[in-house]
Amino acid sequence: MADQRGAKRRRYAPEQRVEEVTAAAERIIAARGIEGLTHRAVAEEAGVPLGATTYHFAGKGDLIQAALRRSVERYAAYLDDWVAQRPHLTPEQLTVLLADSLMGGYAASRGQQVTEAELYVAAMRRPELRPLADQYIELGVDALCRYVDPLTARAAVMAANGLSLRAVAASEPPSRAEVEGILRRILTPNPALPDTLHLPPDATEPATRNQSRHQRQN
Amino acid sequence: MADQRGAKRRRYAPEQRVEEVTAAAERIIAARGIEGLTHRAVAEEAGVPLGATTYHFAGKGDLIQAALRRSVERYAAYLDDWVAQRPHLTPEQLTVLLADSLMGGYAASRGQQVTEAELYVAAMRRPELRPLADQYIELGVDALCRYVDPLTARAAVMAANGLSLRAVAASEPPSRAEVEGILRRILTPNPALPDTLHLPPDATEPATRNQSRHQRQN
Amino acid sequence: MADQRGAKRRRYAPEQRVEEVTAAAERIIAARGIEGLTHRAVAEEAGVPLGATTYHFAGKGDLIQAALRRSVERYAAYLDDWVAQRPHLTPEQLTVLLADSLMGGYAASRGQQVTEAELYVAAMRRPELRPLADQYIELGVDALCRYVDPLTARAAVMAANGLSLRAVAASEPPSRAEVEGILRRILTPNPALPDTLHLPPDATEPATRNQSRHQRQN
Amino acid sequence: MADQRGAKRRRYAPEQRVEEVTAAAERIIAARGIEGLTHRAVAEEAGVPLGATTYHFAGKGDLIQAALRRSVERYAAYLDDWVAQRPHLTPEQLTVLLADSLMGGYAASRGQQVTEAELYVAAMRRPELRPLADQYIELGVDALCRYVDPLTARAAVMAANGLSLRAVAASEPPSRAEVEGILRRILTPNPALPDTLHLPPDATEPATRNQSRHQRQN
DNA sequence: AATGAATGAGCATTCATTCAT
DNA sequence: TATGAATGAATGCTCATTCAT
Repeated sequence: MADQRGAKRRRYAPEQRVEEVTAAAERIIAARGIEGLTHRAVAEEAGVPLGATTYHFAGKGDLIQAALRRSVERYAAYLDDWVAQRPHLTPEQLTVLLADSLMGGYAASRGQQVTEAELYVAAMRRPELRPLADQYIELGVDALCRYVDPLTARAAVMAANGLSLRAVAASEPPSRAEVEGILRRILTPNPALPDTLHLPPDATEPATRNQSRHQRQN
Repeated sequence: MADQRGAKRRRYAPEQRVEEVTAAAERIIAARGIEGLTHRAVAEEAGVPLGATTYHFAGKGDLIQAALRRSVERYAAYLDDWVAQRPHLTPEQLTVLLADSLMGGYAASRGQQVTEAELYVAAMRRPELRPLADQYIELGVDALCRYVDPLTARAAVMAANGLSLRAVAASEPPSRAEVEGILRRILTPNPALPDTLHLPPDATEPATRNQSRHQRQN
Repeated sequence: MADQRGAKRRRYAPEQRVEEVTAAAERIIAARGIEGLTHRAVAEEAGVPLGATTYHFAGKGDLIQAALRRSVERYAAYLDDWVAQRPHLTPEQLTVLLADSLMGGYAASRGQQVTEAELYVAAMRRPELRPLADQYIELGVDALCRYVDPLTARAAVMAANGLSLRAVAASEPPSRAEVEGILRRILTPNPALPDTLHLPPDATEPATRNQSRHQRQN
Repeated sequence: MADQRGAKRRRYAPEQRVEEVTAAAERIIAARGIEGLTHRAVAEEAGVPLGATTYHFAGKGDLIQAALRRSVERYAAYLDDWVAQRPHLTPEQLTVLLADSLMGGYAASRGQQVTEAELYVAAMRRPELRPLADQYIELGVDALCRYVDPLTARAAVMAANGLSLRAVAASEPPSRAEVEGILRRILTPNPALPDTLHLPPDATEPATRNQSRHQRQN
């Protein structure tokens, strides 16, 4: 124990500590769910003393909120990057790439999808998490609006959420063919429908209108 | 005391007891989530002795499973009825009625949507619940397949799931106009896409294919 | 541990269990104060598992209340007995015996005096304990009213309370001579004062008037 | 940051800091009891950094002691003033004024009575507080000795302590009529008792005899 | 078969105290 | 000298589960 002093004494980097704990909480949520998030589990995962998890956060709720916000922020950064690298996409290209992204998630970033699902369910009981849920949805819509009309974007995001949920909750994830089929069905322009007036302008997320994307909400 | 035995016994057939407890567990999940489901809460809600909740169910997991299965079964009955009363619907009619059903849920049967969301998230950690999640999805698809092609049905169900989740998790539920718009965007036949071979026949839910709808799984 | 089974399995004597725990809580309060009363300390003192202290009492407050009520009840029984054995006493005899009783308490039943003091201070923050404090006072007054007029009785009880407090809180307990002197000063009839109308009849403890001595209050 | 040092330093003379903290601790004890006294609560109440409460006092016990000593000192000053303004009082006048003072306390300076009670109970477990308890008692006796013989003074102080305790701990404070009646019963000279040699001279508080009133004891 | 008393591991949280800065 | 970040033991309490009755 004496030889660990050097490691233990790495004190006085408060923001780093908070960051470590938040990241650990995020991993715990992805791995065991909010139900499995305990101060002890977070402390162990982060490699910090138990007290560190209660000292830096007022309560368990704050810890959950911080972890989920981190997740939203990473998702925002991921989408920004994704969109920036694909400035122009036809609906068919978008279909294929989106399906690929969703399918990739089934294996690689399952944690992201799990965390998103946990967020939605947690937000049902914890109103303070609802703005984060709003952001998760709005981020996806904003991204898709770069390629398709707003209504189609919303339809695609809702379906992508449903697919994501199914991917993590069902006995087997949907096949690539199904995902692609569903997304193509939604994203392909429909000549039978008018392009405009899809949505009344005030029908889109009034609750989060006055919040910038990464704004702290506490 | 001994002479009261006769009165105390046989008050309930065992199956009725199980039914009461299961129903109480379902209500608890809708009201407080799986997180809030405890043996004591269920016993109190059901008006049965504490022991009844542990005697008839092997553990908390079984109780959760039974409650969620009951929810699936009620959903199945609801859909059967809904479909039976509406033998023929145009896509536009389906759009309006489906939107109405979803919107009604935001107020009236919020419990159903909440329970469904709880099921999906619980199924992430409890593999034994996944067949129930499968069923929830498949029930919706089967119902919509009466009116539209299978791919469109799947697309609509995925979007409806996303909308449902948003309804219970977001700061504000989606407006009727938005819900209708999204569903119309998906359900309206798209002349630009072929009607047939939307999906390869083997891509649909292989995991639950050999399970009848109401089959017990334990 | 295996050989303790016999002892451990002495289950299903619920009232005895409650009694054991209550008695242990009383001893803890006398020995370490309410501040030192913890579920773990009580469990250890009673020789019962930790869960027994939280199972039989809704919360720490209830445990404290039960312990202090027990103390009041024992005090009531002690006074009943004391009075029954001394049907007639002159003021001088009462002075001597009361002083003896108080002095004896300084050594023998210090716990009683300590507990009484704990009760008074706890009642300042916990209104549910105030009826117990009322009873403690009223019991003493009722007992002394057998020998002297009500006002003298109240004066003597107030002074006895002060002496008792001093006995447990001061550097040194008051001497027997002082205690006797003070009590004699109060108990000896004062020819300069009228015997009657000492108190308006409604001025005496209206809060506890309608409570019998041992009544449960919860 | 370095250049702000000059501004930050010397904001307070150390003694003023100690004074602020002590005063805050006193207020906390009156408001929440010793049980509710924590370093953080005191620091917040005093408007000083948390470290100030641990830097200037060796431990929580010292902080409590300092706060209670402050209370004793204020009580001493109050009594000095009270006595100085009332050089001569008949027993009847003393009765009325003392009753008034006690009754006033039930509403106005309840904090004083609460603090005194906290002190007595704390002194049971913390021997270092006993001299303070001694002083509290002795101050009252000394004051009353200006007007009545020492034994009567002691009797009245003991009764006043009992009344004070009852005022803060019982369901209802004693009525003014009762307080006056009790004090009159005690303070009125009793022709049936000799005036002198009420107490042997060595029976009075030997433990604190050699301590001046305001002496530091640490 | 049915009950609920009993258990103890585990939980979130508080807090006096330490000590690097 | 003065601060407040950091620690971890300890607290009240919950609860799934066991099992004597």
